[in-house]
Amino acid sequence: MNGRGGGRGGSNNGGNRNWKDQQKRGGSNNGGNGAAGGPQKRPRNGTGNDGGDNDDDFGEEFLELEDQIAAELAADLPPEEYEQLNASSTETINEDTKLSWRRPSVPPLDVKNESLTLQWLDVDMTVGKRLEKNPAGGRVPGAPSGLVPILRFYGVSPVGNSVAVFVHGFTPYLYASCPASFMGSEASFRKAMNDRLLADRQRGGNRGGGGAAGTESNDLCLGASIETDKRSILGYVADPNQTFYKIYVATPNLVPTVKRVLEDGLEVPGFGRLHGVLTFESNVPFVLRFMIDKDITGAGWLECPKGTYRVRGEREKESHCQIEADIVYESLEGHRPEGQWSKLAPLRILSTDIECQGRKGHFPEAEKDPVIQIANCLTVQGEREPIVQNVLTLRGCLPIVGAQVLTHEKEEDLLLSWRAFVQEADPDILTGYNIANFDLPYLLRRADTLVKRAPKLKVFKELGRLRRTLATMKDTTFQSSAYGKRENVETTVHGRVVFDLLPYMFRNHKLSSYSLNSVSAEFLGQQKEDVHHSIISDLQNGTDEDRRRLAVYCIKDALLPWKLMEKLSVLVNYVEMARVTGVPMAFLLTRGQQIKVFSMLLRKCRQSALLIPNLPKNRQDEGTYEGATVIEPKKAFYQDPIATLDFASLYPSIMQAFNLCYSTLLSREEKQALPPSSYITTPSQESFVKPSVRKGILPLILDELLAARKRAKRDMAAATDPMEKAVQNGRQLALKISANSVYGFTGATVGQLPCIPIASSVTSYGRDLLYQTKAFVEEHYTIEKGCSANAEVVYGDTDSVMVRFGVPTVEEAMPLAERAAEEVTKIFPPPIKLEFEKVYFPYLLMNKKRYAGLLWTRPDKYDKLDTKGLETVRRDNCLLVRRVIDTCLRKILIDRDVPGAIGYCKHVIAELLQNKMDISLLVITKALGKSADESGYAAKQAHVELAMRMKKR
DNA sequence: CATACACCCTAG
DNA sequence: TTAGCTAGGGTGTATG
Repeated sequence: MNGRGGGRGGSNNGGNRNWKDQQKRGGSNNGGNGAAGGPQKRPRNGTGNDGGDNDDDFGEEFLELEDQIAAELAADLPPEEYEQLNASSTETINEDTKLSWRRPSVPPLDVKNESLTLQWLDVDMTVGKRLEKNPAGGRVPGAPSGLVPILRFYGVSPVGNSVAVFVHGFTPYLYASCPASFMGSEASFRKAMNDRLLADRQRGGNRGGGGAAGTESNDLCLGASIETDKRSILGYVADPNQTFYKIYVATPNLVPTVKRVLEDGLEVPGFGRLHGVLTFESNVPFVLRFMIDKDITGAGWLECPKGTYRVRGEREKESHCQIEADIVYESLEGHRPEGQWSKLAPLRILSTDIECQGRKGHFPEAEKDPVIQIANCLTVQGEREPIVQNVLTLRGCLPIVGAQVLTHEKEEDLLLSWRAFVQEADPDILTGYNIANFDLPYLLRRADTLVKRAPKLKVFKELGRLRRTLATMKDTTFQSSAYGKRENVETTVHGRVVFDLLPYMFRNHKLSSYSLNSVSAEFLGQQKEDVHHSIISDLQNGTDEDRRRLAVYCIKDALLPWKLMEKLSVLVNYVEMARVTGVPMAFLLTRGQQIKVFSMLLRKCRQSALLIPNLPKNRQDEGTYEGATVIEPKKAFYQDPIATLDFASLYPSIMQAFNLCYSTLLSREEKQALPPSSYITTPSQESFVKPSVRKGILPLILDELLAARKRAKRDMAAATDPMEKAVQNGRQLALKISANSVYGFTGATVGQLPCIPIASSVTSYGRDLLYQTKAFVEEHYTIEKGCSANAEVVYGDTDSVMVRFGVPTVEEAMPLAERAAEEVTKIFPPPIKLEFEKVYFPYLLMNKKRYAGLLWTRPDKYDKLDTKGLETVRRDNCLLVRRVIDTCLRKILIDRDVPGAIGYCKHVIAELLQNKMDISLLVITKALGKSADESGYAAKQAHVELAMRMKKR
């Protein structure tokens, strides 16, 4: 009997706050809020509240209500009532059905002689009572009293059992500069800091009250040591003599408090007053801190070695996982993702889609409109077909081939059936299309609405792996230059990764439409079942046959996201990205590019005893710097071959070649003290020491990334198993992207560790290399030197030059370009490399960043028509414009019929100008399948567009 | 009607 | 609290 062990929930459920919740709500709003506590008012401080918070208060109040409901249900529901509700919530489903959803049963585990291994995907943190006994023997580190942080890793064993590992005893810490005169101040410092933290907690009001009132600790600053073997990564300093405090605190939320205290000022009796002290690594998420220190990567394999862990019995389990274990952090081991540990566990993926019965002309509202169907597609990573496909319906529904149909008369039973399904199927990943912003929040809100009349729904929101813990949601705004401003609902389902495919598509593919329909058409060549949303209500109110039609549609919508994931190797690629960069997989979904580089940097620094400063945000460093160069284009229609020479990974190779790094950067004063032969000066007049003096961390990271990429590409080529091939491809892709984002990290002025001298040096070298390349080619490929014509660089952008060698055929251009690339490579330091990849023939160069041409990689046949920057590749042009321009380009480049293209344009314009507008509209409307409105706009735009173009000719 | 500027989206 | 970078074409709108 699985997952039904009565008893009470875990002993420390009462006052606990989930880590993700803490980050969301309390966070670090100016004060050390208590580690644990009941619902708390969200701070409304006027400062720094620039994030578009100017709408009404509804969202805010709603969230507070959310908090209260969550707290009430998670903590205050009497255990007996909870157990009773929990048990009765699945009784509408028969045992055989449940069995068909379930994970494989757990083989016997001999904890003394067998290790416990899992591939983990999700992690969170809680605070709870200190573990009493270390299963491995020895002590349990951490605060002697009060609440301590506990990390919970969730994953899957090699045979497919779900596992939760509770990791105890890891203590948060940070570093801070320690003046030389404070040597020997450890004990005094610790006491002063501890007193200050206690006073702070007092002053902040007894917010940590709640269930934890009696367990509050007086040990907040647990220890301080002085370390002399470390250096700041920022700047090369020949004679460092740097000393640092390493400060341990009881809970992670004290780290920012300590930082603030050190900045504001702290009297250390017997030594003096500290103030304006710079802290180091005080901005590292606690979970990441742990992973880095234990050398654990995201989505990797963990091992609890034999004899070091304890498996919890059914009655003491806090989760629904099949296996739940306790271990002290020192015993836990992370495996490098190599050999057998590069494989993927049989992870379970649940793709879900819901249908709601909205009122005509209204978007469904959870407060009013019922959920009528929930379709599910459950798959196991590595298997070709889903293991379960089902649909849960409200009211009757005819059978569907290949899918279970479970019908319900009451909506609350439908919801509870789904909850039972989720708990039995126990997926590691929840996916779907827009589930994070629509389906999941809708279900949660719907349950909140219905719970008043159907109290048994009190347990519905327990969809995660923690008992008596409800899924939560929160509105977030994520803003970045890369992704724009995006408003999101962040849904937390404890222990499962919510992997919504819509944001994935937004982030990874530039498309003109992101509807599931067009995305499926694009990547799967497959359309949705077409049921217009306006008829959903009618179908629901119709016959069993009507509802069947709706269900088929619903199932398809659950199936397609999974098919997309498979087709695009989404999971494999994300797992590899998590492994390469070392961040938890959820970070890849909810955070930006910076955290990945930051993670790699922290890891490498640890090996080199370097510390990363947490610099004050308000430094008015010159925010902007000069970027790449674009060679003035010689605009023309070239009817002879134009060869393209590209630098391979230009910016990473510059950083490697010139040893550009935080740790090699010389200040003006340091430079005076060094012989000129020991450093270089970049074209932007910054100086960096040579690798012989000190090898930079960033170049080191890049060396390793690119070496690993070579291996991955080799392994990919050698692999026979398609899964293995996909893994290696995902890895080489991840490695390439990671290498390319290092430069961006240094130039990110609002980031963890911006360094404009590095970024501007990189671009200045880039500009130099490009100009040198142009000069070399134009100097060495001349009639004077035996060529048939003088070579001419007609265009170039950032890392490429377009060369006209003056030969008439692609076949003749290729060896010349090949040779030129080799010769240019020789004039630059390794690993900078110029490559020849393609020839354009013919080539239409319209302007900077706007050109088109037939692309050749072999002499016998062109590969495709390649277009850059023109209307055809821009998503802000209507389809008609794109189509007309595309036709023109084809006429010009493929047919080489310029008069024909002009004639065609004239024809289109004439049609639009003369009173045939309505006829054109009709034709266009039909051709595009769009509304007349849109086509009208299209026609207008096309008219203007083409008229302009004709004027230019 | 010229100019400046915000905005969008792309190149790399 | 959190967010890779700059260069640059083209459109639309405000302003004198």
